[in-house]
Parts: sequence; C-alpha cells; structure tokens
Amino acid sequence: MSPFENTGKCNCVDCKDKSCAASVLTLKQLELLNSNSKEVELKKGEVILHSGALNSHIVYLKTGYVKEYLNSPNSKSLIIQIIKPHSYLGLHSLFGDKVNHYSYAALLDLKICYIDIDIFKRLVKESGDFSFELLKYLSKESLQVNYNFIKHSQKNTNGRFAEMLIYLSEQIYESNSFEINLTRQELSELIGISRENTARIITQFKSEGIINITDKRIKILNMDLVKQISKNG
Amino acid sequence: MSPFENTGKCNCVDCKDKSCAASVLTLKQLELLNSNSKEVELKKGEVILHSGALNSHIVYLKTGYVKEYLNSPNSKSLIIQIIKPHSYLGLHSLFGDKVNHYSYAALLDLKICYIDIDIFKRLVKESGDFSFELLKYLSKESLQVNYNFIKHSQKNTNGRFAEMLIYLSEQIYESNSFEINLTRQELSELIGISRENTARIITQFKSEGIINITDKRIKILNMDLVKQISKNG
DNA sequence: TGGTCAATGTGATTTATAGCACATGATGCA
DNA sequence: TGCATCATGTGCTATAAATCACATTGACCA
Repeated sequence: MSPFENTGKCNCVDCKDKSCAASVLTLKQLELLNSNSKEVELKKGEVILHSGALNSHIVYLKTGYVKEYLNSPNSKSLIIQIIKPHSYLGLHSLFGDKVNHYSYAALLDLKICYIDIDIFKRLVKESGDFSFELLKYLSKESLQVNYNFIKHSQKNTNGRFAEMLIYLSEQIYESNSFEINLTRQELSELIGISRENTARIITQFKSEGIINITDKRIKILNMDLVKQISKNG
Repeated sequence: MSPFENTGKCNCVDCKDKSCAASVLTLKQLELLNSNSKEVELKKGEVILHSGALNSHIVYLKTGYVKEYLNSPNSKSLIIQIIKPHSYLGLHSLFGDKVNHYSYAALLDLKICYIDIDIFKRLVKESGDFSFELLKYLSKESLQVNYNFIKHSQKNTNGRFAEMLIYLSEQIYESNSFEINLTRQELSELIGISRENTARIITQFKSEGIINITDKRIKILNMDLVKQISKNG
C-alpha cells in the first residue's frame, strides 16, 4: 500500500470537487492520482502552508476558503488574495523554486488534498490536456492578482474598499451577501490601507446605505453605487 | 508553403535564442515550429501588442527589451515590468481569455518571433516537457511581478526607487551599469511615484554618490547603500 | 539660428492618509 | 462576576508624497 493511499472515504475518480485540470484526466490517471493523494480536514484559523517552507506536496483546496498572505516582522503584513474552493495553493512556488512564497491559512473549516509532487509532475508530462488546464489556471490567477495590485496603486482608500467589495462578491463568494471571516485588520491588509481608515470607510458606507455589516457578514445593498465609488476613486 | 513560413534567414532548429521551452523540443517539433513562425524586426518605440486587442499569435522576444504597461485615459499609467530577451509576451493572456491585458512596446530595436497559436497549443499538448517549461516560466514571471507590487505597497519612495535599481540591475540587465530607454516619467510609472519625486530622488542619489545617470545610462556606484535604502524604506 | 516642444529639475503648497490616543464593546476565562 | 484581552470606532495631529508653478535644458527643424 502506497504511503499516500487515500485513507478518507472519498475517491478522486468520482470526486464532485475535481479541479479543472483533474477533470480532463483519464480513468487510469485519476486512479493513479487517487492512490497518491490524501484528503485532510482542517479547522478555521489553521495554517496550511508556511511562507519559506519547502513544499513536499501539492495542496488542493477541495472545500472552504483560504487567505494567501505574507507576515514578515520587519514590514507590513498583507493579504494577497482570498482563494475559493477547487483551487491549488501555491502552484507557482512548485514550478518555481520549490519554496513557498506565501503563507496560507484556513478562513473556515475546510478540506484539502495533499498530492504527491512526483505523481503530479508525471501527470503534467503525460497529459497535455492536464498541463494545458494548469497553464490556464495559473494564467487566470496571475491576471486576477495583478489586477488587484494595479487597482490598489491607482485608487484612493474609498475606491480600493469598493473594489474589494466587487472582488469578493463577484470573483470569490459569487453573491452580494457573504460571510467573510476576516477582521477589520485583515480587510485592511487585503487592500493596503490602515485599520482605522477601514473602520471609517465601513461606518461611512453603512450610513450611506451602501453596505450592511453584521458580525462577519457583508451585504452589498447598492452595487451601482459601489461600482461608481470604485470608478471615481 | 504555409502562410507562416519563416521568411527570415533564421531557423528555429539552430536558433541561438531559443526559449527554455523550445530547447526541450525534438528536432521534428522544432521543424514544425520553424515552418509556423516568422521573425520580425521592430524599431525602438514601436508598440508590439495593444491592451484590449485579440491576440492572433504567440509573440516571442528574441532580442531586445520591452516594457509591459497600461495606459488608460481615466486612470494613472503604469509599467508592470521590463521584459528581457528570450521571453514570451503576454502568455497569460493567451491561456486566459485570448485578449491582451497589457500593452507591449519596444525599448530599443529588437527581434520578435510570431508563432501560430494553434501550432503552439499543439506543442503544449504533445510535449509534456514543453508545457512543463511553460509552467515554470509563467510561475517565475508571476512571482517576480507580484514581488515588485508587494514591495511598492510596503516601501516609501526612496525605498521603491532603490528596489527598482536592484530589480533592473539584478533581474533585467544583469549588470550594475545599464542603458535604459525610459524617461523619468516612465521610471516613475514603474514604481508608482510622481515624476517630480523621481527627479528629486535621482538628484539626491547622485549627490550622495550612490548612482550616476548620464543620458539613458544608469550606473550603480554603491550597491550596498542601495540595498540599505531599500531595506529601510 | 531662432523658435517650438518635450523632458527635466526644484521650490512652495496642498492633501490624503497614516499614526496616535483613547473610548467603547465583545469575548473568554478564572 | 469581575478582570483581562482583543477588536473596533473616532477625533486629532503629523507627515509623506502629490500637485502646482515655474525655470532650465536640450532636441529637432523650418
């Protein structure tokens, strides 16, 4: 029995949460993947990968949401992006220099799959369709992350906050109302502004009836206005 | 004769400027590539690809340097990165949604190769080694671009300028003295600060003996100090 | 050879945003 | 039940950097 034998109840072959890439694999390849991957459940707040650590496995986010971030003692912390289910974590680090460039933490209880690196690489080399999907995946992710950074460099604080609301509702949670397990501090690290200003903007947006925030749920009440603020900001 | 027949004197098979990816292709695949690509020479300042335009070919930068940038009338212009020879231009757009996300202009006279998209995709699906190299290429580029953006969000103007000097000398021109065909305006768009402050920083750095700028040549005289400024900034 | 235009340099002023200080509220725990 | 701790909200102040205004330089060319 392989040390990576999947000990959970799930099986890659009939997995409902297959990645875009895995869904183009043959039955035989999926079986190979299955016998070399392992599903694990994690609790909210747990760190999945540490920046700087060597990555020994591919990590696939099956369910739940993750923050990709950087915390360094001598410079400001920042959150690079929120990652939604059916995504790979830190794929660029794998194909780059094998060291994680960012850290990854669970925003809520979630399920991930560890995949053996060598098997994954074998699939990349064996299946053109698989690697083509990975190229698409990496490209899209890279464009999205760049887009966010670009907007941050071009907009004022209100505009950035509005841009974040659009990003979260359209790209990540796919709803105008979503539960987000981020503190005000973390929201500010996602858009690169101070915690105090984030609080002020939230107060302002609430008073103007643009959003509603109760505990960890953000509800966008006036998306048109949000888009207007983002555009003008 | 294919419409993409290479009309120049060069041949992909014995090209000295092959990409990392092309260098893992077989002779037969290189011949296929050769008969479906075309070398073109461009003059300094010419725009190679326009943001928003549909991309009909893969563009490979054989020699010369290129700026990847965004100019939009209603928001600040910015330069995303400087691209050095042996690079693909806008590969992420190809695998993403087929529309160029950025513009590309020649910083000096250069040679590029247009490659037929369908042949390129065929090679991706046919050769696992080829696609593996492309994955590495995209990953590295993405990490580098992110790194620059992250530094911009964490550092003050002096620190950013110093960071740019390190980036240009170590990553792009691989020398402490390099000819860069960028105006002060463009240098400032590369690091996201104002033109006036860029001029002030240059004056300051020159007076402190850190750099020397004559016309378009930048010479870093005290790299230790540059690194110190970048670190503190 | 003077004139236009663009790029650059530099002082003065304005402004957006960070940072500080402190109040309030929520949560957990002993 | 009270105390400690952390997240949050809000007024005030400091400041870095953008912006404005103008001088200077250099290139091109008619």
